Amino acid sequence: MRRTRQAIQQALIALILEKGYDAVTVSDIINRADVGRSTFYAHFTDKQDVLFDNLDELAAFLKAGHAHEPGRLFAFSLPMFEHVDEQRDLVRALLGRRGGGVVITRVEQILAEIVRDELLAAMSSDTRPPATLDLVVTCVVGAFMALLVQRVDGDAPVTARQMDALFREVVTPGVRAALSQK
Amino acid sequence: MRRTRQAIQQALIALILEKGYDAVTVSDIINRADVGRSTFYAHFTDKQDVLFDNLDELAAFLKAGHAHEPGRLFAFSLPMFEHVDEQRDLVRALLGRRGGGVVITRVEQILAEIVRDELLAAMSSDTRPPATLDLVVTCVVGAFMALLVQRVDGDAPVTARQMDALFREVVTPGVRAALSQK
Amino acid sequence: MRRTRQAIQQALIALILEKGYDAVTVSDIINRADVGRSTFYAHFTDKQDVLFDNLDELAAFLKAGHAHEPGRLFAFSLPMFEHVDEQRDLVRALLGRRGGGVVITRVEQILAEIVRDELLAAMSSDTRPPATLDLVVTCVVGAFMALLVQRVDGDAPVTARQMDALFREVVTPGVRAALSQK
Amino acid sequence: MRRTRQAIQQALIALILEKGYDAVTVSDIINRADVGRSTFYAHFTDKQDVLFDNLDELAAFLKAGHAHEPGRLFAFSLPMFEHVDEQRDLVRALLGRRGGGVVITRVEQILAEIVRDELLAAMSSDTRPPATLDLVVTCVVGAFMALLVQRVDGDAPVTARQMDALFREVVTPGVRAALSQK
DNA sequence: TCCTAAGCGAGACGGTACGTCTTGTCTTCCA
DNA sequence: TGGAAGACAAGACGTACCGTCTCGCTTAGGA
Repeated sequence: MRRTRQAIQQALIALILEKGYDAVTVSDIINRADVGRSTFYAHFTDKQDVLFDNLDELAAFLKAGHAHEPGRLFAFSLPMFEHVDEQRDLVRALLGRRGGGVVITRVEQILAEIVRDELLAAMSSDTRPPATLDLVVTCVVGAFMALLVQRVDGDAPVTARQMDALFREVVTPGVRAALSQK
Repeated sequence: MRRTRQAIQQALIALILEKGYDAVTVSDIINRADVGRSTFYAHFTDKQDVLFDNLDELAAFLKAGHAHEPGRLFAFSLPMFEHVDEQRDLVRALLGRRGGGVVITRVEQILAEIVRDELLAAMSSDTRPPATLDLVVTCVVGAFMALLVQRVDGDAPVTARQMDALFREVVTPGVRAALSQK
Repeated sequence: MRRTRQAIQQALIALILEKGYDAVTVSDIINRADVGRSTFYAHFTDKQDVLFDNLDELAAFLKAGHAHEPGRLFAFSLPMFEHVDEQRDLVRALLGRRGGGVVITRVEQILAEIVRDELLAAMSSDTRPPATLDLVVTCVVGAFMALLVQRVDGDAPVTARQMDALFREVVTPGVRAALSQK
Repeated sequence: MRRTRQAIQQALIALILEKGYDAVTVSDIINRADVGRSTFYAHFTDKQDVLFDNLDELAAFLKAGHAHEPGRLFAFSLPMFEHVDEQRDLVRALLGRRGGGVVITRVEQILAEIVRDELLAAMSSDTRPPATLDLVVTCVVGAFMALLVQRVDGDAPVTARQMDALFREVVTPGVRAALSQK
């Protein structure tokens, strides 16, 4: 029964990597996983449901990873880049060009939360959060996700460390400026 | 004949705003536009094809808008924010949450080109483009698109000018640093 | 275990009366009888198998009922009509419009045997059975079953006695003629 | 469009003869008829619907055939027996053991109408129809259908003429008696 | 003025996927 | 260790769309 769920999830991952999320049909999954149609619908409501289930693992990783090192913003960045290198297939299936856009949105939400918390923590306590905080968060997450997707999809010309360094280099100064000025 | 194309395009826009891109069927469009099925396929290959046709107008606007004011990076930003305020419905249908993700990808490509050109132009001629230039571009476009989508979808808490200012404030310092340092 | 069989049978009867034979599923029966799926298949091979099991009771009644009163053909008729009045629900479930046609066929076989024996007994010993005997039997059984089904399904406008009388009145003369003439 | 309907109907007939009504699936039919699934459901609601459509031809034949020859009851009988000999395959598919029971019911209704009209016409005008007329009709139709089904399914030991003669011989005397007596 | 050709609506059609449902087997677990 | 519970593979069902196609109907424009 656990067996079945896993077989289905792995089948989906494999198929997404082969044909892209949209092109994968439930019948494809069923055949690949060697599972009856009703069994599929007994465990998942949808193709998308299978995807989201996979996502939970990723989500847990994200939440866990951000041990606040004070003074160092965006701690999640490096672990994240490294993670996608390890779990390349899974992550590419979920986030990549061939994956359904849906997952990206969810990951963005999760990241947005994390970033927001970091920024609030990083501000000196006497400064009150500016009205535009959420917009700054959006910027940061947007930039990060863009890098992440590119890394996952294309050939990765640089190491995870370098990518992290670049991300931080580009984003940090502006963010500090935007937050402190008010 | 021009009539027909327009009717179809407008029908799609309206329907996307009502039900979201994915939920719109070709039959919906046909009925709304009061057009025969074969007529539809005589003009467009696809639902997506109709979308992309609409997109060309947007693309033209983007390319046109970036009169390089030397010393001022990301000139496209303000016009773009203002544009989406004017053409709100159209842009929301194309880029927003309810729109198909496809358009976003295309717009990102267009923007990436523009940004890349700007950055190259902005660098002093004696510095050669760093290997990571494309990653910087990705960052910038990612941040910008994230803001844009948020503006289009949600309630816009700030004016287009403010949004432009914020974008430039957050992104510019880091970009300059990243480019000059090498 | 006897428990189980009975529960299943009663569940089937009840369900047939509610929804008609065809609409009843094995799952329905299982749920109603509060029995596991494998248990069901341990006792019966089929939905139809349950039906036939129930049928044996009826078959016994039929066989028993034909105390040959010499000179009086079709003795089974009156008891049968009376029986269906008493066991209306059960019989309707089995034979009626909502029941599966299968049972009718079996009952016809049983009746055919009985009728055949009666006719042979009724013929004077010096006449040998005509080749068409079986066709005559078919006629008689067909007419009787038609009446029975109508009684069971519809509103019964006449008493069991009257129905019996009519059946015998319509069928007997022709049968005697057909048998004696050869 | 007429083409399509016919192809479907013929496919069903052929398949019923091969595998029996119940075993035929809609997919079987559409494969055999070389027709799309949606096309099937555009024309018919059901497997059964196809059957009933075929039935209308038979119904027309039945209605047409009963040229009232006064004084000769049950004129439909001989033509009917002959018809099933000619159209053996079709009729067996519809009425026989392998056909769904549904058709039988409809044929019975049609025959019942015809028989009822004949009997009313045959009665001397001064006798009013007895209350039990419908029951007599039921008897006659039951007997006839029983013969018909047997002829269609099994090996036919006698000719159509003989079968007709037997039917009339068995049924007529009793019917006359039942009708005149009141 | 007529006639022909293009643009179109209507919608039939073959195909494919969906999510639901039922069946009969097979495994697992409890008494 | 034998039987109850229920997970499972198989596959049919009826629905929804898709993209292709064949019809006639307008409606111009050129002969």
